[in-house]
Amino acid sequence: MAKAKKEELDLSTEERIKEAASIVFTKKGYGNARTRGIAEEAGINLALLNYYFRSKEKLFQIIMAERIEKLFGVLGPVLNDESTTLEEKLEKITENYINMLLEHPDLPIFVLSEIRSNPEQLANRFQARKHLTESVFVKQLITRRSDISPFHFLMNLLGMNLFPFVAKPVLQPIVGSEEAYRQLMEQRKKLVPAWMKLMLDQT
Amino acid sequence: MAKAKKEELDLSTEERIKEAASIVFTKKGYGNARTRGIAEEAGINLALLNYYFRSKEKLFQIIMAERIEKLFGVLGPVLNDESTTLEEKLEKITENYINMLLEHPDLPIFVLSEIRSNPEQLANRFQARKHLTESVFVKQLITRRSDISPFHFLMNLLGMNLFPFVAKPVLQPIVGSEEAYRQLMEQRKKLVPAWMKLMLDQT
DNA sequence: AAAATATTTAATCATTTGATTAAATATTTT
DNA sequence: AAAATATTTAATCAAATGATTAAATATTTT
Repeated sequence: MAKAKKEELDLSTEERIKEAASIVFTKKGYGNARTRGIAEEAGINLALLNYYFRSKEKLFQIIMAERIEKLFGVLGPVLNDESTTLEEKLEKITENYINMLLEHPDLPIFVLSEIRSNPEQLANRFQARKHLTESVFVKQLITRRSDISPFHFLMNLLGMNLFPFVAKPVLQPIVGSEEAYRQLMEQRKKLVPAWMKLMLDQT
Repeated sequence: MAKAKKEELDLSTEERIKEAASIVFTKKGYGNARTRGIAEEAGINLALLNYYFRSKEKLFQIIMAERIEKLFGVLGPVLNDESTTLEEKLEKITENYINMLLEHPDLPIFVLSEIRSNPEQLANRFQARKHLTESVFVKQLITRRSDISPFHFLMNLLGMNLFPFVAKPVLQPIVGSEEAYRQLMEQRKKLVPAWMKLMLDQT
């Protein structure tokens, strides 16, 4: 066996294909992505892509799982941190999301639009409801405001953090330059938690 | 000439193709949509689709223009209504959006994801910034709160209204049934304007 | 070094898919 | 009714595209 070599290449060729696939899938979506385009982006042969990943579909599944984790993996640890207050969680989530999305602006639209056209894969999210409702975050929230639905609260938090990136192709030309848009996002790191706190303290 | 006939069929065959195209494009996106699928959905022959619309691309452009108008056309008249207060505008926009999106839940994700993979078409939005900054809405806003950026305010309003639909494929399984989700959206007709007013009255 | 295994490529296949063509049918106009 | 025009279809084309194959090259193991 060519173990050492293989391991090394797992971090070069195979990883390069995944990197390329991530770029092309994210930019074009599954349907508009071309395996030849991915191969070219990775600087390798088309056959090699199939050699490593068997098919476009399989490669996509792998990339998709990673992207979903990247988009929602942020939440779990923060939501269940016993050592932070509700306010600190709002600040942390916002900070994490905006930093991450400034790096990967089209991640949300990619994940959400692919899930829309292939909703089956979501079956495994059965326990998401349970995990959420039993989270420290939700407990803290209903202790503070038993009258506010955690779903609404979470929709608002995610909406204010993710939506500006989801709608960036539309909003950025309105706002102006790329840089102006980035500055708005930077401002939102402080603003979003402040707005969320208003809802929390609403009388 | 077969004028009367033609007019009549403009409202049946041609319109049926557009209806089918709208359904298929919206559900699958341009890349995953098949002209044969659209033809089948419309109950007509593939050649007929090309006879009426020349190509998939042309048909798509027509549908896309209609969908964009549907998604953002709501805003203009309300934002420029001299006879309503800022609060009333928030209520009206929210009411309009939620009603429309309950009918067409995957409209936002479709439009936004297609624009992302084809941002050129957005060049015509040059004046959107001007129209927005000169709107009655923005004037009212800066009169009331010169310290709040209209962009942030609009992002929040749109985010709270559109995001729950953009993220529906992810959030609805968490919330529970389709009906439960619809009820949450109904509640938001009152809640979103209330939250927006909090920002407006923030001290 | 030789054998075994892993990696990479060029060439090719089969299917899908958007589009066209030529002919048939329907409708309108004269 | 006849001619003109519009609508519809079946059959087919050409290009794009995902996938495979067989052979060549590189690497690791013995």
